[in-house]
Amino acid sequence: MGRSPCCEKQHTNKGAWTKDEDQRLINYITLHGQGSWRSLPKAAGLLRCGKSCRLRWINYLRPDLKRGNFTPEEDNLIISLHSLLGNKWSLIAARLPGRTDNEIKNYWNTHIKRKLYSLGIDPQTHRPLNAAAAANTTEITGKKRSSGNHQNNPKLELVSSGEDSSSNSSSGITTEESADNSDHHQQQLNLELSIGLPSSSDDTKTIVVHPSGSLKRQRREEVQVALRWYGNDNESGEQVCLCCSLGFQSVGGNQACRCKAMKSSTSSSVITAPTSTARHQTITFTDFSHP
DNA sequence: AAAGGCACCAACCGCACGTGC
DNA sequence: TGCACGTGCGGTTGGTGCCTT
Repeated sequence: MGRSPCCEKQHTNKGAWTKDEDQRLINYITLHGQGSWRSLPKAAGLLRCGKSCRLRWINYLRPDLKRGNFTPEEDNLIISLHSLLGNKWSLIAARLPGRTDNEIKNYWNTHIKRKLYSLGIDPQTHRPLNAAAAANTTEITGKKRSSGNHQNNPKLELVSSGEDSSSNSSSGITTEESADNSDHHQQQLNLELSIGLPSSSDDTKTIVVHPSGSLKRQRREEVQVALRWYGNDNESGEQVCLCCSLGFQSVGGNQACRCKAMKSSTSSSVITAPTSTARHQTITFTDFSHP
């Protein structure tokens, strides 16, 4: 088709932003708000591409950005969400207030990815890197893990040093320690995304998750995915709320998980943990951050 | 002290999607 | 219905600073 460039490249600056450019952008957005990125540079007196302005604002200048290192809780949440959503950094970022998709993406590529590799976990599939490793874990097979397997499965440093490991209970990724505990007390989750066709009955639309993990972007009010569950028997038939498991309930402070309200309804947000036989269940995530 | 390697992260690029005409 | 435009997203690149030799 051939689209016009987003800006006249020969008249735009590139590279690192100067303090003066930052200030101009901040001043303009403070006065006029976000939006109209294409026309913003000219209006703000910036020799920048509109896209560049948008990136600069979103990733660096926005006042609500959280600075500093990622906390262990954020680590766990990122890993959990990535196991569910894949490289959908914007969706992941939406669950981490004050963090940007770019920041999370960089953090994933530079820290978490390496950490998972060092633990013998494929960061894309969240499964053991080789079959031998798989055989030694209960993540997929549900068999009890060998207690002498620490060499191949070093302790996952997903909880902060010195912290109570129970703080990791909301993560889909387990530590060695918590894995041992979970043999008896917890259900280990290993979520594999597969095809979930939208069943939109009203104006709600869905994100369609393909086997490859790719994800067609549509409206994000609801995400319908089919989950294949692996894990230990859940003899109690305990109900598991994925929203709570992934920490969704704490996002934004006042965005409470509505699972309790849903339990009495027919909502599929609350699902019953399956038996050891892998099976598909379709659930719906409601994005509470987008009223 | 200097050079090379590495890690980190801001920024860029190309493409996909939503929307208005 | 199709096109053009604006915006957002994810992958990648390049600059900078730190570390190692």
